[in-house]
Amino acid sequence: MVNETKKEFSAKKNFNFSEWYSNIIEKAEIVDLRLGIKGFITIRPWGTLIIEKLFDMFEEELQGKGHLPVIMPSVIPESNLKRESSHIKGFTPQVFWLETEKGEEKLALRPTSETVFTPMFSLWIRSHRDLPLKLYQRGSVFRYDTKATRPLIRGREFQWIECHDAFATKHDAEAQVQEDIDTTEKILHEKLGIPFFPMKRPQWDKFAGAEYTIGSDVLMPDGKMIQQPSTHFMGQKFSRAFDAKFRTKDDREDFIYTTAYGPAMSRILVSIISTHGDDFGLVLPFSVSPIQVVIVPIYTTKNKDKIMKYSHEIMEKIRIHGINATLDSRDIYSPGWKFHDSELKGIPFRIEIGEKEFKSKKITLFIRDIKKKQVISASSLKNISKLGKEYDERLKRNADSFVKNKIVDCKTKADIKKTVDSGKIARVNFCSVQEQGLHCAEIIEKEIGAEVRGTLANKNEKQSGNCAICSKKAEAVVYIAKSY
RNA sequence: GGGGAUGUGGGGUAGCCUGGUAGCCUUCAAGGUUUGGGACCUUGCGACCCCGGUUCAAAUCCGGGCAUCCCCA
Repeated sequence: MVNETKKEFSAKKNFNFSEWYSNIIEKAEIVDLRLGIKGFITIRPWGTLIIEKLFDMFEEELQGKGHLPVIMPSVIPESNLKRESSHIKGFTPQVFWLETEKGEEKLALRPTSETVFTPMFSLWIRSHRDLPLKLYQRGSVFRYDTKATRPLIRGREFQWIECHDAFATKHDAEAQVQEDIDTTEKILHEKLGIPFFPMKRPQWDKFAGAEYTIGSDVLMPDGKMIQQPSTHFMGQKFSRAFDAKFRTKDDREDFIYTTAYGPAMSRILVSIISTHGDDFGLVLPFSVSPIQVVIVPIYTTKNKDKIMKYSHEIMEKIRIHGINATLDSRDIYSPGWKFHDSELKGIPFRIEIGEKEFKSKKITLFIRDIKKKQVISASSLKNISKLGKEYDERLKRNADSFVKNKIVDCKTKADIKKTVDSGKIARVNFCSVQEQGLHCAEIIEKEIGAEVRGTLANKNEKQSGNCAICSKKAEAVVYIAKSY
């Protein structure tokens, strides 16, 4: 008999990524789309638990680097939003406005919070001794996106952390931008095994109100880039708009320098799913999986009590090492059902305990990413942390090898098209990443369907020759790819 | 921004062209037997996206809306 549940999740990741992705986020109980509000989704417990872990990771890292949490209003008065001209110009089309009573000022649901943080900075900061001031908040922001929305990838509401930092000098602020990139490296790449390219965006693609923006681009399995945490150097643009001044060491008055950093948890979840997942379901890194080890008891009506008791003991033995182990005691499901379920949900390790294991005092350990079972002695359970580290290393290595050799030097429009169509990234000599380069960028968008993502932020690459599009003298080496 | 497709019990679908009894698989509920890779039997509950139009009669035809998916820019 055809099992429909099985059939539903039959899309192949490397064959039809879109279908695979749409399928897996629902089947693995990450999201539920049925509420039917464009751009807004329900994130189910399994997805929410992962997102919570991501928040924890970031908050721990940020606090370790001197950030403190705050809770700011979810609404922004119209006059605040309009203070910085390029900011409001960029965000106006995507603001959700709230109805207010006559006579009260119009309010926007925050699309981002520079325009409430900066006025508070002006109140909190009087002297260079108050600096740096590094704050963050976790929460949702709202953007009335008119383009097609996609669950977790592009929504009208998304969950993120926004850091807003204030400094006494340009130098300090720019050091913060580098620190933000390091934070992304530490969490996204080192902990979650997701390689990224830090790209300094062209001027026409920077954050509205920033002097420059560095976005972390992650390559998806279908060859499209998705932007992960971005960090913005605002210079004194917002502080001038909000009159946020301080007294310098040498007794001058100056405007503070600000930066913003915004990792979106819901979007990072996309990269976890798409980077590590396979045709059997999710593959969650050990570091982020809400359940790290699931124990599946295998019993008959006769030995149930004995097996359950033994399974409990094993669970406790694992838990004392600080590992999140759970016993799947749901009686309504057969062991086979539980096996499939744990694989679909991406739980790194599964321990199977039945009569065999009870007698031999050994346990059967299933490892999700390589889909292999091994029999180990019950006493070696203390090594699970180590196995978890190795597991995460393996995920990272595989992800790294996926992006290896994906960058191709291109000299002509045809070269670029061929490269991006094959799911790779084109490295190109380009006329300019200032506004005057926009024309060539538009040609790339219209004729190739790809985007100039920017210049590599962590490497000073020397351009040579002429722009691949307009043949004027090249002023930058840019990376071009398809994108979400 | 442009184009295409779709919307039927909780999930997956048939029926739509050619208007007239909503079929199947699964889930769910109850009871029983089971439990080493999605267990089985019996009984039962549950649906035509919304608004309007045409018609004796609309899941089916027409118009509008909402939502979802895909492709292209």
